[in-house]
Amino acid sequence: MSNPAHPFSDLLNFLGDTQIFQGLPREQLAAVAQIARAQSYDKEDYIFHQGEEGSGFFIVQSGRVKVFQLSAKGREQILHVFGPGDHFAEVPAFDGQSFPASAAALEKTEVLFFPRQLFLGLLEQNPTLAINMLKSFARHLRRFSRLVDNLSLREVPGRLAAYLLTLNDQADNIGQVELTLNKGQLAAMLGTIPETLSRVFHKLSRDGVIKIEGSKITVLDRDRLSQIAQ
Amino acid sequence: MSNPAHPFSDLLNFLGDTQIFQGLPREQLAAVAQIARAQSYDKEDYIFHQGEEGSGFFIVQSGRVKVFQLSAKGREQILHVFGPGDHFAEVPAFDGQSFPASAAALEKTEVLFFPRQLFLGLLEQNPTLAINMLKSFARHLRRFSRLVDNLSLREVPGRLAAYLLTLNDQADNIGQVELTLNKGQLAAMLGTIPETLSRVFHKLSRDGVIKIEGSKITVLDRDRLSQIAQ
DNA sequence: CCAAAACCTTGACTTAAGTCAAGTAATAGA
DNA sequence: TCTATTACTTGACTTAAGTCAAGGTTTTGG
Repeated sequence: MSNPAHPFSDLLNFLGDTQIFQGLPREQLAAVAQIARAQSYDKEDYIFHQGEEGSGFFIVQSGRVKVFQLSAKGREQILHVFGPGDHFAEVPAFDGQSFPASAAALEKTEVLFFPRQLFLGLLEQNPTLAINMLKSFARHLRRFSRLVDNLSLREVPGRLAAYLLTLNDQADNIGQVELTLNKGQLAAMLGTIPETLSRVFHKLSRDGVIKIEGSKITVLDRDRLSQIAQ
Repeated sequence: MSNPAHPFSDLLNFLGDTQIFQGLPREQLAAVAQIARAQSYDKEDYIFHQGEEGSGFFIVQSGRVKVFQLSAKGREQILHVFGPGDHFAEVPAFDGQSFPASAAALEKTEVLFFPRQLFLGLLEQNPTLAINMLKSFARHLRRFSRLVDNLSLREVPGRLAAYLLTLNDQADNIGQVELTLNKGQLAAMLGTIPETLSRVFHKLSRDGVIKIEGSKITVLDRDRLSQIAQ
């Protein structure tokens, strides 16, 4: 796919395929690409901390990034995990206020950083970009709405069941699901702790609803899983 | 303020002052106003139900609207309360998918309804409107982020303390806060139930942190309240 | 290939907050 | 003004889920 002889052209192609920059004319893309700053992070590295001033936004080139909040006692709530092609931290880039959450690399990760001023300039000139941003914000708002529903109105078994069903719907392999987060991170995603998640997994397995083989989960009884998810 | 002899002109002035339509040229405002459909709701009336197809968005003219979700067992989580000049349900209007939550009038309420197609048309023509929408979405995303933090990482006393501090910061009267929701609805706002909220209020009062006189709360010890809110 | 580290599970216990029920206070409609 | 409804509080109890601690399992780096 990628041609090491034409790194700039590769970058243009990559940017042209991202949610946020798709549909932009090629000369605009080139302007964008000129200003992008490549940054590299190791597993666990912070990309930014909650409360810091937002100076720009990011696109994931490779690897994965979690955006999360910490409680006073150190418990973690993951808001979302971003992968290649995804962009994050557009809200602080847009409104100039501080980051409402922190971001860290889940594995070795490369991101492109776009400074706020460039971004705001592009936004003014480019209606396509504004529409792409609106789409992105709308997606995030729906995700948040689901997250609030899960956290406030469902119990942990319901959250896990819903999560497995969603994964299963995205997967090709019917009834088979591969967890892409370790169980500690999955717990942080579902608003609980590893011990509780472990017990819930055990119960679902004992009741014959799922089969667990490491990070591979087989859905044995989709109806009951749906019922648990409500 | 309002002149009954010029209702259309009043409507234009009203729309020109809303977050979403501010900065629009007057002829565009007039086009918007032509298409707005006034709707009236009594206290408790549903404006829309979660899951219904979103056919447009709303601006509150008078009264208040809660947007909320219900659990399987009927527990309620309020996502936000909207007042005069606020708009809501723009996400479904924008993406054409279903409402992720329900909306109901908290009191006698008048809203303006704007059908989806008009709205999308305006959005294409009008960069100002797109920017206003982005600002609005950004505000919502920050609110959601705080809500998730509260629900997942704080206990009920912390949520109430944070709520009272926020109200207090908005109020002119230092140390005095007037609750604008009854305690059942406040509980639904804070992700709990009336019984629990009642106990937490009692404890804060007993410990000398606040004084409660009906819906009027006096903050006696701001430091301790901040500490409880973290 | 081995040892150390990280990850995951399990048990015993605690706790925050929900449920159910009864009673009191406040409000509003007739 | 009185009564009926709604709102709020309180107590006793239950439960979901968190804490702490120990042990087992898997992964990883030397």
